[in-house]
Amino acid sequence: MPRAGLTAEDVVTAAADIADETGYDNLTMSLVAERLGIRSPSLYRHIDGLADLRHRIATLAITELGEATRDAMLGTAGPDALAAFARAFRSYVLAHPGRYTATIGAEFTGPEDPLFKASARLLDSIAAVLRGYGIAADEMDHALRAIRSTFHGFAALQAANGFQWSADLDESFDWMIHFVDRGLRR
Amino acid sequence: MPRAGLTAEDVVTAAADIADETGYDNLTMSLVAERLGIRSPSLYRHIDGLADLRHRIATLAITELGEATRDAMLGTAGPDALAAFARAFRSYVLAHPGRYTATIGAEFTGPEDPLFKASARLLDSIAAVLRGYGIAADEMDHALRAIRSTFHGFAALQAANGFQWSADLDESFDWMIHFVDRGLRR
DNA sequence: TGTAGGAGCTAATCTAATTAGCTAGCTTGC
DNA sequence: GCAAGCTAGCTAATTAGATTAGCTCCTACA
Repeated sequence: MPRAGLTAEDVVTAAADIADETGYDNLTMSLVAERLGIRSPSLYRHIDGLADLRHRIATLAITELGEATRDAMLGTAGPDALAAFARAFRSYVLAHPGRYTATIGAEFTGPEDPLFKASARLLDSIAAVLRGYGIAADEMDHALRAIRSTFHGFAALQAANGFQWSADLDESFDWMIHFVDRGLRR
Repeated sequence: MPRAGLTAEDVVTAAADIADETGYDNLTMSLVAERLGIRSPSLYRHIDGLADLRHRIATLAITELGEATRDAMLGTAGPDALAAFARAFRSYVLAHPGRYTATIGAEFTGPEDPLFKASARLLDSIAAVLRGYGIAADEMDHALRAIRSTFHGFAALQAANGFQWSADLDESFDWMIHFVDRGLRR
């Protein structure tokens, strides 16, 4: 029979799509194999098991998220850059809940880990926002963590269906952008 | 042989302790059973499977977290209440990373779900903080979500070892408390 | 056109959750 | 004090899923 001719990238993309469509927790090797038209043991020719696959999905997600926010922030500065970053971030998470969920528990294996580089690049975007607010260098790490926590928290709660109440989520998100804006001013 | 005489509560507590000690992802029915001195199928007399067990751990965690923050906030108001809430929240997560992790993906099954009630009680604590800042009623839901997102994000990232950089985490957390304080003022 | 490498396969193993059905320890009513 | 019923806990078996071993044969390249 003819070979499928797959690459590791194909496998990761298929897995990420499945995670987006059916939920990160429902991701199995069998489902990925089925979608690619092969048997699950064959996946091991391309990736190093489920843990590796999840790690790669996280890397893909952070990379894409970094690109999306970077694109959205082009030509903006100050509060506009903050809003652009925030909206792009949220759009990505809404469009790719499975990919984003993969990032929640992901840990770096070391400084050579592609996930590390992708994360650093995403943090660069946030740092650019912060410079627009004149955050001092010695506060930069703290501010980075605060911003990251805030948006990550919103995204994680939304991805987990954690918000149950009446008020509109889009409005809440806009409110939060202003909240962050006030928090960053002196 | 004599019976162990277990209750559902015993099972959940044992499981929560295991999650705290060895990591939420390493929680298995066998480990829980072993710690309780019974065989894993016997657990099903008390709980309804692993998914139910996880849900109950989340409920336990949110309940305990609600009590801890409530206690810490007693006799405080305004920015002091915010700081008291935040520090109690973080202490709990540091002491019980496994329990807290259980809450990250937990969803309510309905308004009768004990997790729902526990969450409502925790949100009450946050609402009390917000009233101290004079947040208008029509903004209350948005502000609640923003605060919750911020602290949840920090806790989730820390529980997942998501912060890798140099700066001290305690300092970052204090910085974030002030950041939130500024964000809540007008 | 021959061959080396590796993609994909089947078969088998292992771990973990879960279900079925049995046994016997407590509790309650007499 | 004792019999009956409830049910906690047990063993055995099933299922799903990840992973490993080892084979085959397609494909790229000399």
